[in-house]
Amino acid sequence: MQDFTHRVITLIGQIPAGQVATYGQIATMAGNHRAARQVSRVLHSCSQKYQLPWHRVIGAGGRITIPKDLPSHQRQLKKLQSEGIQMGLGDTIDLSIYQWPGTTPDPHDQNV
DNA sequence: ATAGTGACTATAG
DNA sequence: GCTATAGCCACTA
Repeated sequence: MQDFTHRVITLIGQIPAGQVATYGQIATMAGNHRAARQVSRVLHSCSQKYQLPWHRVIGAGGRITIPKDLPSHQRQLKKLQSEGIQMGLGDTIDLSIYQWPGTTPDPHDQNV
């Protein structure tokens, strides 16, 4: 079992609804901040098999890096909006609000 | 083992 | 803001 791939799958599977993560971010969590490309590959390879919420995975800066040619791109926007995520012009997501892990709900040591 | 590839990222013009 | 180029890594043939 490929560690990196497995990690990516696990990480993506842990992304809560209403939040998003960037390829680079996931790659970093997986251990290689330069393997962002592989993250995309994992999505292709495992999104179907593992039912991963690939639509919660976006490019850097909250920009959707998916070719608009793909129907998936359109579907992603719809999914994200359906989860309560709003975007600016076109398809830019406000990472300062939706990036995961954003404001992790800590009922124990919450400060702000 | 080698070569090719990609739903990326950062930098430069 | 967009296009072009380079870097970088894991998977596939």
